[in-house]
Amino acid sequence: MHRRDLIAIGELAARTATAVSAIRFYEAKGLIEALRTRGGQRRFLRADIRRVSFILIAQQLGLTLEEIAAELARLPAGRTPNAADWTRISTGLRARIDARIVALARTRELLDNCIGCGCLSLRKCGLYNRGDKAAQRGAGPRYLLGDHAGEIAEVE
Amino acid sequence: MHRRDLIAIGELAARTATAVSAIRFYEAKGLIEALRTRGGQRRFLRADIRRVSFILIAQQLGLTLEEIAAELARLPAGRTPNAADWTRISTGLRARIDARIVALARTRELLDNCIGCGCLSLRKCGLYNRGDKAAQRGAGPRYLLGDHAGEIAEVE
DNA sequence: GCTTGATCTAAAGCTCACTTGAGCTTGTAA
DNA sequence: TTACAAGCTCAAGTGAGCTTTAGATCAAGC
Repeated sequence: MHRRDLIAIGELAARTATAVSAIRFYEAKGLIEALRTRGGQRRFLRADIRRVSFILIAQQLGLTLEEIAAELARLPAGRTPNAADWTRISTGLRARIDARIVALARTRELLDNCIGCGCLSLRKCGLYNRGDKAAQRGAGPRYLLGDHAGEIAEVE
Repeated sequence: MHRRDLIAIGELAARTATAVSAIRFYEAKGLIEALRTRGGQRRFLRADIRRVSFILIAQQLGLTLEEIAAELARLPAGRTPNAADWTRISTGLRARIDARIVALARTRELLDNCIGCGCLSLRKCGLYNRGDKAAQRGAGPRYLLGDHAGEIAEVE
């Protein structure tokens, strides 16, 4: 592992189109690790570009940083992850995407029915009973749709 | 419009599986309006169940409350929206869903390629150039993917 | 050696979407 | 008529995910 293989935080940020502050934040949260120069500056492995990329994709799929950290923890400690390692955890993302698409298709179908009747509120359509947690990811503690099975919106 | 047609905030909340505080919050943000009893309590129209339902669905699709307010503003003022009115703005949601599905399918395809090569970072795959803004909705000001066309993550 | 841009830390700030709490008032069922 | 659940307001708090600020240090080219 030579100095040549190490990149500065600015470069990692540029390569992943992320803010430098975000990289530091991810490090603070334990999603990535950094070596340090004698002067105290962070130096990352090239492989960390891949790691940050994973973080970004997973975020788009609605995982929290905590969940992403848990996924990343499954990568081997002590050595640079290889293709097989990445394949393993990327497959989890693929499953997420599949689930998301299915949920959206279902919402679309239900909405189509509702466009027909104009009801949008649905004992009939059941548009809310989807339990689509990923889609619900936003800020703050929140009353989640799907956490209240049985309490279905309806219009009389 | 008789008293009988009006519902209390608790009922609106129950019918839409939302918290009472959330309903008040939406009112404060201008997404819904309430009449008041002489004593000052809110009374909603039954049609507001539909309105809140719309808010919830739109949120799942990644719209901010501000954007949702803009959509709702397209409903007729002064009269209860009819089926045609709802159809018009619901169609906008359908388009969003379609776009979202297409974007996800693309991500999945790209990820499949990457699972093959283990790269996950991709000049090759271009996984980041999707400009999938809806998926990026989270809290706070943020460095958005897709806002930096050209700055594509890559591994050498 | 000097300059200049990159990086450092720590703490505070910010947005979004709500929730919580305190203290008080309404409205309805018995 | 009275109990009491439900509602009211206003202010502050929450949590996720970062950004900003300030003041100091580092590293690399000339």
